[in-house]
Amino acid sequence: MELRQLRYFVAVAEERNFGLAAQKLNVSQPPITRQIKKLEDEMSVVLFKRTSKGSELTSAGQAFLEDARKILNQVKIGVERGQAAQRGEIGTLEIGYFGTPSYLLLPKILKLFKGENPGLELYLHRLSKKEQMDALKTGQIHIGFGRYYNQEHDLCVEHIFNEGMALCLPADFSMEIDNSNWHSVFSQIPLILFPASGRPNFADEILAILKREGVDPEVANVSEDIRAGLMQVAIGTGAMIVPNSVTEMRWFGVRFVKLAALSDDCPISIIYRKSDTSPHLRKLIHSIQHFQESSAKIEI
Amino acid sequence: MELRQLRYFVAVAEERNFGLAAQKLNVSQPPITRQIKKLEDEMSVVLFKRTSKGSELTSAGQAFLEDARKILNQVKIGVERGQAAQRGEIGTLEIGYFGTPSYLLLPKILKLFKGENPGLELYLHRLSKKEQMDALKTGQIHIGFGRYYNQEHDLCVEHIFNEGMALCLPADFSMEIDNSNWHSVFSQIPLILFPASGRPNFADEILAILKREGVDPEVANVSEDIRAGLMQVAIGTGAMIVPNSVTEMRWFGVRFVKLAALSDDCPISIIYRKSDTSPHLRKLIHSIQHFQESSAKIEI
DNA sequence: CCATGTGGATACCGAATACGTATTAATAGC
DNA sequence: GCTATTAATACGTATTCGGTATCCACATGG
Repeated sequence: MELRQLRYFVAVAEERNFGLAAQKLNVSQPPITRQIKKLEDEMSVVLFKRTSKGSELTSAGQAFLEDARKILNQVKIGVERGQAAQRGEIGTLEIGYFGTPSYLLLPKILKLFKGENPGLELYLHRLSKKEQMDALKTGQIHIGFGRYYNQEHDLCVEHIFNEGMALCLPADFSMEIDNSNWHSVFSQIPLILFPASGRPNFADEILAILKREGVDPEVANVSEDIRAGLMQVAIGTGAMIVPNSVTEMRWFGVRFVKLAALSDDCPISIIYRKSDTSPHLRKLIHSIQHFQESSAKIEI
Repeated sequence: MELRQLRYFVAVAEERNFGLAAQKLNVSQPPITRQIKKLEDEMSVVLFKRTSKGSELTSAGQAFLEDARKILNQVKIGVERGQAAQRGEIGTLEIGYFGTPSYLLLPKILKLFKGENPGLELYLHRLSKKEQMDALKTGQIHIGFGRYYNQEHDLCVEHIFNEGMALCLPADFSMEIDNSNWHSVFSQIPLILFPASGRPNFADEILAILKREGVDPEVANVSEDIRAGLMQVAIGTGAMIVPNSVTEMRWFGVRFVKLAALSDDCPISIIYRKSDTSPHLRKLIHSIQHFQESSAKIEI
């Protein structure tokens, strides 16, 4: 069966006349006869009752007419949807995220992006760095948000933001902190690191920074994730250094002190396939870059 | 666009490889290339991203794939529906009805028929005889139920049932009636006829019967329809002779006396187009004939 | 660096299919 | 019976399709 036959069929059904249908379709009458016949043969269904003054649909023809119209309409819709998708107006974006960027930055970026592209559906997947990279390779996600990605073939890691850091202390830790004496807290309280896995990671970064600053803290605990770490802080196990976005939220039993000295040390990256030419992904990346510029001086 | 192109497109999308898709479709690889290219040109959409190790869908291709699958599936559904309709298993029947046959006979017949043909949808239209005939000619209905149709070109009137008749008297009309003395009521109470229009009609039939029986009643009223007539009876204006099926229902203020002498005088007919070869109609007519035989002795 | 392999595109040819013109067949109305 | 209308058929031509062979691009491995 071919669409040509359906087009002819619908035309004849509408005109109830082979010749008039042929005129409407700008062909001669015999092709109509032949294509309809072919369609009937292939379906093993008689679609028209031919009479001397026209042709009318059989009940089978009436039933099939609905489907034929549906099919032709679906073709039109499909073409339009394909074109809209090509222009990047509709479609889906699968987004992987992990860790603290999802606390503030990702919602901000995606809210902006969604507003600019209402036809796009965004799906979010909480995936570890490793899972993100696998999902990228199999095409399950288009982009990942996180930190400290390893380089890999065909995957492009783009550093999109430098976040500041904050000291996170037990609420009842009374010492006054300023940007000159923040190192000294670690002589009084041990350090809690996170996360425990997926190296290189934020924990390595913190240790590197402290080493650079000449601090050699006692490590009380390496927590699985930031929530576990914050709970350790809350119960007084130690202190943490966290990305600023964490301070935007309310956490029981902890207080934050933003560190001007570390206002630019916490990288946030995106990762995507170099070979992915999807306009949706490109739009999102472009939107992220725009966001970067417009909020370069905004405290995160 | 042709369905061939959609079939090729779906195959390539599934295999993510032109050559493998060709194998699956039992054709060589070049035709795939050409048809896909044609499809892309016609849609002005790039459907695949060709790489050195296969081809993958663009986002536009992904969007269109859904539609292409829908279309091909709809084709399959359409063929099946067409075949089922040809076998008379599915479809619609538009039925015109008028007057008293709809009180009992029509529901009985249609209940039976619907039970035998659950896939058929039955639509009922209350139409006068004239309206039924017009609707038959324009194809709006397939069959009409009623009485006293006029013959007309291409319309076939089939007499399917002879109903008995009953005398309908005011509830407080105390005279004892039996089948020997029923004529005599019209010397005590006038006759009410119905309907007023659409001749020849039931009123003409009643007058003919009474004339045959040698009765010359006073006609008190010619009511538009049976309900109006029954109300006249209830308020005591006169008496009626009605088809037996009317007696099956409860009517305020009237009583019925079935007349054995007129147990076969009230014809019920169907009307349909001679040239209508729809299997649904044929099935219904067949079902009616069957109903006729099986209930030949059943009191209606 | 070249050899090799894979996947898709192109060129060309023969076959299948579609269309157009002319004609025929069937039927209804006069 | 004649005519008009409508669908079907016959046949020649044009288009389209698919097959074979080949080419091109690119990645991989020595």
